[in-house]
Amino acid sequence: MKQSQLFTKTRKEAPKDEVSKNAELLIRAGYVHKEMAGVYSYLPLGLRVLNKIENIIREEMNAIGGQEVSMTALQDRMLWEKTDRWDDAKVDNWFKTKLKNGNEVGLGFTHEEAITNIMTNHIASYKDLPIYAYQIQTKFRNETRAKSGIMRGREFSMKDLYSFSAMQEDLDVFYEKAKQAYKNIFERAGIGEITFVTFASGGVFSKYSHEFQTLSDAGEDTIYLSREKGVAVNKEVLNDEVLNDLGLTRDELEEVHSIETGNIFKLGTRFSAPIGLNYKDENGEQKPVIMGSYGIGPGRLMGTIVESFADEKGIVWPESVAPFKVHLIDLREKEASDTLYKKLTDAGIEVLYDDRDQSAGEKFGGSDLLGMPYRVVVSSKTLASGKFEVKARKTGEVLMLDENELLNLLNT
RNA sequence: CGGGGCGUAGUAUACCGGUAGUACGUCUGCUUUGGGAGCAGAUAGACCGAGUUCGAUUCUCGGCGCCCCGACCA
Repeated sequence: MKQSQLFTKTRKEAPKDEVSKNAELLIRAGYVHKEMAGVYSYLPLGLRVLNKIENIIREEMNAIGGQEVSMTALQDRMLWEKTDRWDDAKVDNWFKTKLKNGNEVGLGFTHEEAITNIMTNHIASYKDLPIYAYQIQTKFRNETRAKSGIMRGREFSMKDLYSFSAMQEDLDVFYEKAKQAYKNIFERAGIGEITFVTFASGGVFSKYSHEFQTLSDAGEDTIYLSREKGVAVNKEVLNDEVLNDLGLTRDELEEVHSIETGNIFKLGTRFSAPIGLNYKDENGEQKPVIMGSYGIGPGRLMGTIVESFADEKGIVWPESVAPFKVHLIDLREKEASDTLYKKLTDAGIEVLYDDRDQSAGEKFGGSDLLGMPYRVVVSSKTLASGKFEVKARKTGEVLMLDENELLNLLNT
């Protein structure tokens, strides 16, 4: 894409009241627009990142048998009363509104009720199970205090998968597959090395749930981590019994701050029982379906990536989620730049081409802020040498490559 | 929801009880071109409401909004 066509602009200064690094950089770079506290619009570059993250998630969910659906934001009060989650005393972050006829409806903050209700139309026998359904959809949560930029918003995108199994053992098997799929997602999104499976409170149907916690000073959570064993325990549940369960000692644990980027949870019959989602087993006996839920927030993941890798000059995207792989900078050699732009895009490489008539410093500063993995410069200097200058955003490493070498590097 | 801070051009800020100045941005023109360039000109602003006052952007009260700490995060 030619940058002259891109309507967003980069800014040198951050809004004064924006403290969180992810929001400051994403706003300065023009990836997002803040609509109000905790509510952000995604602009062209930001949407490209979000889509890439969502596609990674989508692929991993499909790989474990997930079937994609899209449920409504508007939720029926009656359904939520069945599970005792309508009352504000039980769930305090509902957004509620009224239909013209006065009936109350809510904006979904999660979709266990909705999906369970849908499944009552499709599950009758053990032969119908298992079913894994997921969506990537907008959630609404009336947070008393939105904070940390796009990390904790009132309206945000979320991938939520729900599993429906006949037996507890089936759930246990799938749960482990989902855990692995989540690991794959974080690995592919570039934060695998700093993301740890973390034991957290489980509720009535299982002793523990598992959170995926990404190390970050900006994190709201405190966890106790054993880097050696690759496990962590959320501070909320840390006690001697838990340590004993997990075969850990306090000495080997390190207290760190982290961002909860994902959460998987065994629900058991918490929702299927009150809503009446049952199946008939081999003996014709009616039993409630065993459920699990698996959540991950693409927007929060995007913010986490910014927090994790940004440096003093701006954002640094991992290749897998960068809006473009290459930022091509033309320094007054338009013809040669145009030619290279065409060759790169023809080779299937995603290129943001800064073809604007701006000063070199402005282009470089903007490029560092935007954070594409590779910056390629075309100038009289590079043309004289017969090569192109390639700079890796992450390492700062600069290479002078001819056209073939450049295509080889960028095609891998 | 408790506590604290703050609302002045698109952004960041300054001054002031007598209707607002600067920088960046944006627009025009010329010059410039390897780290957010220069000159000239232009554009654009006091969150909303009430009160005090001859006069309020400034003082008072209320509302709305934003940020931070805490609580909360099903």
